[in-house]
Amino acid sequence: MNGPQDPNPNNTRFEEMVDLPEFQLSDYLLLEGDFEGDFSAKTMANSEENSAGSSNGFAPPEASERRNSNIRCKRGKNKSGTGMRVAFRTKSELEVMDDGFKWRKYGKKSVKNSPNPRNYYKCSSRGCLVKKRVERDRDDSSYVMTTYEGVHNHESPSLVYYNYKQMGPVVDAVASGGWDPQAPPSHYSS
DNA sequence: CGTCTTTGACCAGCGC
DNA sequence: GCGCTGGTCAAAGACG
Repeated sequence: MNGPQDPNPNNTRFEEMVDLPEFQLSDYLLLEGDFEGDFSAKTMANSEENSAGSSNGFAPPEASERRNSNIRCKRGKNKSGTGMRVAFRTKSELEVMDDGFKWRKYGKKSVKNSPNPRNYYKCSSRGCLVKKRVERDRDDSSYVMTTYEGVHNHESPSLVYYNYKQMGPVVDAVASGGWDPQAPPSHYSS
């Protein structure tokens, strides 16, 4: 956002969380095209396909073209085909995982058949219309379901700096387009 | 002062 | 057509 510093110094970073003993990435689901509203699409939990299939599998959804009046789509009615969605199911005590982007909460809703409310976030970067939904698993509240919709049209404000500190070569990869900042880090897959 | 969260109201799609 | 439900808006307040 404003220079090379962690915008959320008090929060646990997503990259760091995967190393925490209480954090466990349970499922990674890649949802393409029409998405019928539950998480039964493509489950690639703990599979080798995960890293291979997700690293560059995010089709840019023309986010800049989408306006609020056009994204009132419901339950998979994403006719435009721009609604690339990715859902993570993670075991974590924290509901909000810092994935390097800044999110602004714009809604909270209790959903049917679930005792836990669903939180709605938008990317707070100007012009970026990526959204995410966060809710606790109704069957096991120790799991958090995080659904991303759309692809960022900008790089993570903090991930580059973080990678610079932790994984220097990645910065070069980002600069050359050889690494997709929207894709989950490869270590999510194992 | 700017940004963010909270929260109730509103809107639109879907099933009956 | 109606009611239910999920998703979004927007005003108000909190916070740094």
